[in-house]
Amino acid sequence: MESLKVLVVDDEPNIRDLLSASLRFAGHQVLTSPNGTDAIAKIIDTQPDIVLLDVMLPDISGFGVTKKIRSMGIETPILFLTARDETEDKVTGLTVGGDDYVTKPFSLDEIVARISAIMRRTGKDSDGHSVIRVGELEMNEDAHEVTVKGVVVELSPTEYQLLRYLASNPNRVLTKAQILDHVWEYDFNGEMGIVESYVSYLRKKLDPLSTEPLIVTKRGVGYMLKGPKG
Amino acid sequence: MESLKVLVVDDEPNIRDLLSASLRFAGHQVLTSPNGTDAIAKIIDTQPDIVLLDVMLPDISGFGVTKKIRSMGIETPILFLTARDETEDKVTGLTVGGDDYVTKPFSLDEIVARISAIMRRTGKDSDGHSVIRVGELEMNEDAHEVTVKGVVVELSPTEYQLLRYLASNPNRVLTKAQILDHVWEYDFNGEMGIVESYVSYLRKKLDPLSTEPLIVTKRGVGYMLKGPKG
DNA sequence: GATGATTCTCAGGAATCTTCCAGCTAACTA
DNA sequence: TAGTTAGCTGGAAGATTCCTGAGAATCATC
Repeated sequence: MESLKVLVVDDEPNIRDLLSASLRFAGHQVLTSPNGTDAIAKIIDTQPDIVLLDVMLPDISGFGVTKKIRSMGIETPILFLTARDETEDKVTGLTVGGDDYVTKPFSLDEIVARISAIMRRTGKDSDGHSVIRVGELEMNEDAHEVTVKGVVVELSPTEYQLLRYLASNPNRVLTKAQILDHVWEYDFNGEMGIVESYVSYLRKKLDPLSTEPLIVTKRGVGYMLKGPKG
Repeated sequence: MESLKVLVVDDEPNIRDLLSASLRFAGHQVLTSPNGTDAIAKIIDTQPDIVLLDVMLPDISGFGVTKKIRSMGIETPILFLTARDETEDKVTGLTVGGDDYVTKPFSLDEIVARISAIMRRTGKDSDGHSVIRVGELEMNEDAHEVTVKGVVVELSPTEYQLLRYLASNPNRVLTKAQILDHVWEYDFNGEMGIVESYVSYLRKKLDPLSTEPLIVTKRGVGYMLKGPKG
């Protein structure tokens, strides 16, 4: 995906920093805003490609911001950030058009994936490929379907996210800390042993189908998904 | 369906936004108007392919708008938006030619389907495919008839709409939130459990006739209608 | 008004997923 | 080689998600 101009709207500085750092690293240009009023001004002023918009803001709610800018004819797609408990009743109307939402606490990989999905659907992404391919491995993002040599592999949600993160960075060692930070929710306070567990799960499901081990361990460093020629 | 020029006429900004976002996302060009006078001007001026026209408007009623433009020889098809309690006799009398009407609150999928139907009837749609086919499943939009392997299946209205939404997006996971937003009326504020119930109903009716399960559950993500070859 | 279809909610139970732990194996080092 | 450390994996508790039957409420039809 090419570089996007992203506006992050959230009143918690921690969340803003977290998202900013992550999105900048993903190659995007990031603007931030702490409240609804400022967000509306920035949207009009800078015309971002996508807005990450917290629903609970100190002044105007995320819905209010949406109404305001939509009434001005601005069609920028929005990715709503909502708490899990306000999801149930207020979710109606959120996924209209190209919009989408994620619940807090989210994982960074989830955010990046959703942005890609929205850009793909709204057709603003030039290289809109919804399939990640690394050697014999194939991940269809639309169908959430994983195949090795054409054989379908059933994965749990966390297994899927872990594999997606690895497959997005083939032939590159990722530390357990990095993996934890990207794949698990930002308020997860467990140990890194869980990464080992999930790598084990993935291997058990993937390796029987592939000609050579896909995930290699770099002892003392981390894990790496092996791609072709590399 | 190819891109259409749609004029949305409603005094409630929320409804206009909802329809705008949804129709734009469906690939149409959308114009909006908050009242009858402005609507007449825009119809004459821009010559839309279809008009979504609220019956209750602050100045001139939807009927008034219709009479006015028809008297000027403009034959643009109209999809009326009416409240449920407004007498249906009044409406049916006016849905001459290619016109039609839906009652508020409507579901977005309903609107898109009606537009397709009108365009098909008025012959302005070139690739007017009124049959959705996904593997063994066939949905005839004109006859509202569903068959699996040629065997007719009786579905309730909601079951039909859910299946149509799924069948319109084969091999693509749809979240319960997306399904709620598209299939259920926009003011529905129930839980997502109802989607589970209706998926269950559909499976009970469809699966006995098909060779393999049509609707697959992607745990933690949503549902997907499985089509031929990934 | 009665009957039946349809919509929606709810709750129990089944299936799956997440997480942690502990014992084990493999790899490195002194 | 023996000791130490990092990584692997089976098991199990607990949580989550999904399925489905039952029933209340509503709507349509006769």
